[in-house]
Amino acid sequence: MSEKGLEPISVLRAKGKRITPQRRLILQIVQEHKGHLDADGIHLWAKGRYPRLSLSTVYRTLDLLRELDLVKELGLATDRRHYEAKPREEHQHLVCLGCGKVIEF
Amino acid sequence: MSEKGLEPISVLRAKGKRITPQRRLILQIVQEHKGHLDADGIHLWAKGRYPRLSLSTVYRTLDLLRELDLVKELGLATDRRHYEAKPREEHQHLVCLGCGKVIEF
DNA sequence: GTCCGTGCAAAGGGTTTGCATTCCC
DNA sequence: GGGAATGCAAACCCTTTGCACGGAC
Repeated sequence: MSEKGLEPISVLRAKGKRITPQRRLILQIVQEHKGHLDADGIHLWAKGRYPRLSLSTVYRTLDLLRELDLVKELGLATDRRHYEAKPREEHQHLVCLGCGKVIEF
Repeated sequence: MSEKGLEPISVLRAKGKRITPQRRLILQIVQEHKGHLDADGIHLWAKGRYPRLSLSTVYRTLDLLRELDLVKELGLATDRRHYEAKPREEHQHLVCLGCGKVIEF
């Protein structure tokens, strides 16, 4: 298990969403750029590593990540939208002294 | 003269802009609605009193009013722009004790 | 009379959607 | 294999722009 809490990828899994290379990549790029990219910028960066990626997948993935509260929409400009990765929420661990099972909340 | 400072209409005149019924009307509607209208909403209200008014005139007038600092653009939504009238700036009067002429600044 | 401002329609640009194909589970 | 996710292109919608006419000064 992780020491730092639920990985964003695990959030996808927990919500029954499929984990695709496109989603991994877009999430990673948003995390790397700390909130200064718009959809087109994300698309450009992502295409460098995954040329088949389409812009509509970027938009759909950003919508999904926003629904799951992994990404936040910013109001930096009025004519386009910018996104930033949400910091992981604070949480605690419950550890069972008998079996060692850990629950995060 | 006014006790409250330069009228928005006078700002237009002072900047060499023409005072048209469309501009008067759009300015008035923005002032009446305290910042909760988008361009289309302004257009709808305005057409009630001036049916010939076009949406592009609304946009061009809002641009002008924003340039003249009479109106402010809000970030209420990411998919459209909202506008509000700017409150009149504070100012003082200089009164000539000889001829009575008043200058605002 | 000038030429700025307007109306109309078409273009622009970011975002969304329909549909066949791909591929994660 | 089944259904969610993707890619592509077209559709959408807000906003901007080109152009000829109209009206403020």
